[in-house]
Amino acid sequence: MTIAAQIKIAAEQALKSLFPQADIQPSQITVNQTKPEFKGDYTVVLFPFVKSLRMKPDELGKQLGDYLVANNELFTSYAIVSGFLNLTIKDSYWANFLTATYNNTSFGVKEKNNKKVMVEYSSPNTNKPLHFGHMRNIFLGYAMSNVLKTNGYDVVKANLINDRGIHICKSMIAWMRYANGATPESTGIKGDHLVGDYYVKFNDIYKEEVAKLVAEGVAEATAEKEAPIMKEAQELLRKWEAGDKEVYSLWEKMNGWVYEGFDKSYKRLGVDFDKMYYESNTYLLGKSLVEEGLKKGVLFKKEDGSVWIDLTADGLDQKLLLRSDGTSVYMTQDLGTAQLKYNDCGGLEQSIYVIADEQNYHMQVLKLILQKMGEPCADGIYHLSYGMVELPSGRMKSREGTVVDADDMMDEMASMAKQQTEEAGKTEGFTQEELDKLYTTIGMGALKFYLLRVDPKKKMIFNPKESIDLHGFTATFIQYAHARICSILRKENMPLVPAKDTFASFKLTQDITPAEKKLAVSLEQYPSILENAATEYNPSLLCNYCFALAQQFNSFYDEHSISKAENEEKKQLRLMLIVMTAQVLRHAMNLLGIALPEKM
RNA sequence: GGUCCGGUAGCUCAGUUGGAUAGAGCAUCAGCCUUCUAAGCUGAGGGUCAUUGGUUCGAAUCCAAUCCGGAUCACCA
Repeated sequence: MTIAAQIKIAAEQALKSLFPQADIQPSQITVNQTKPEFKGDYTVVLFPFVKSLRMKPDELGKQLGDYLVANNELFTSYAIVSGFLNLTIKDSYWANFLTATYNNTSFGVKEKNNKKVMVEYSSPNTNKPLHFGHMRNIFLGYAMSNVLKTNGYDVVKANLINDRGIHICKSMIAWMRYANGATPESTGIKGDHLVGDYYVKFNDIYKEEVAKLVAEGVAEATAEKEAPIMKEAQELLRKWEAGDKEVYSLWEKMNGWVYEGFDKSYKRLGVDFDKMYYESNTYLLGKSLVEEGLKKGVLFKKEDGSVWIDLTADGLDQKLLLRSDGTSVYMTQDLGTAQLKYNDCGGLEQSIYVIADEQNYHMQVLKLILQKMGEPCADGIYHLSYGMVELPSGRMKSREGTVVDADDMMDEMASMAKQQTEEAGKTEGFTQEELDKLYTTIGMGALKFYLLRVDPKKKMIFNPKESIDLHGFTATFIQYAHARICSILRKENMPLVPAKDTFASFKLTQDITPAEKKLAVSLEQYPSILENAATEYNPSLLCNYCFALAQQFNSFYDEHSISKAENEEKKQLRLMLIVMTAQVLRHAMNLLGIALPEKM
């Protein structure tokens, strides 16, 4: 149990025993970390009880403080400052904590809870390469999957690939018209980029054709519908849906190129999936669900044959589920896919969708419809909604080529890491191979951290002209702290994870210094941070935590020598502290997909 | 117009069920490498927490209204 939870229980027990007549609710007891300007480690807020107990805060604090110090081994002393009871925890508590957990590589990891969770993330369209916005989605989904795993869940990482529809037909038609059979092999262009180039080409031609029609006196709206290349794309889609062999094989070929490209990108990004869904397989799903919904009376049919659900009572609108010609819409297939996912896994405790906030309404409706239909998959649906990544000029538009490409960005980050490492003169003692690996580690770390450190639901603006920083609140800062620790351990001939009995002779006889204690206190909080990250679906909590921990380490490092500590006891204590700091940093950052080098 | 989300230092962001004098990073300025990695540390300046009212011992946090920004409300995906 965390120290904060122990204090809460102790305070509750103390209040109940001091004031048996009073009605003390656990929810009234707040335990916070004591502000640095005051003496103490943890604070109990006294105000909630002064009224019912008819006591002044100071008087209550004195009784409670006396009781706690007398009856509980955790506390050595207390101080009351304007209504706050500041408790000081015994040094031996922190020492015991360290000796018990310094080499526990699964500190904070919960036991399996036998609950299955699916996390769907990435879910790209197959008409263009991945861009900066996708990376936010991908890192979030991957990190969230890991966070849930450490919290005991059995996690299935899923990717729903939007491989069909008008968008891919646009790339196909442009390729047919202008590519002269160009392939990734013949051009040396990565498959997803090649297909993306023709998507851009389509839009260029489309614009030209519309402009030409408008110049000929056609109304703009009509021109947009009548542009030959658009009509060809639509014709291609019809043929695809009719199962035209030629169209189908071109579609397979071009999608294949894209998948090869995606695979490379995913590998570089360091993410993977347990299950792939393809819309070409799922887009007809959901119709039977709609039939059922009609029978149950949850849905209704309009005169023209279209099927709807009325959500006006829930403050929403009417939503179409089947067109009047009986064909399905996006929502229809999503209903089916939700059910498919659930059945595939033999039931799901939660089904998490990592999707941008532009689809908040869609996801709300999806869940609501399934709930109204009484589908078992409904209640577990959770939309992990994140804000879009925008440029200073506004949203990225792949049609207009203003996107920041994922592959380019990764290259740039690595070269920035290279440049700054060389400038700092830190390349000595590395082979070229090690250096290249280091640049990747630093560059990818900075990129991932940059996208994960912000609360997911907030939109973020990325200015490509201002490069991503490698100083301050960054992965580099944390990596550096880790490398420093590793450097000390190397000099001490100590492995990163020392054996259980390494500090068997340790015995606490001296006071723990403030800098030492700060580290211990932060380390002790890791499990609860990990838990919060899961319950709040927010990996950025781990970024904040790791940065604060690294910061505390740096101050500690500046203030105290480890190798040349005042005496053997201090040396052992500090070694335990830094071993565990490195261990926790590695663990947390690994969940975010960020590696920490041992040397940099 | 309806619904949802956001508004905190010049910029980018924290702020855990309401708790102490609202915190980091970047940028600016001033210090710190004969000592375990200075990608670091210490310090300074910088705030009407969008506005107004309410709830109470106490509000950046909860409620209401208003202002600003964004998303969304298709027989599109």
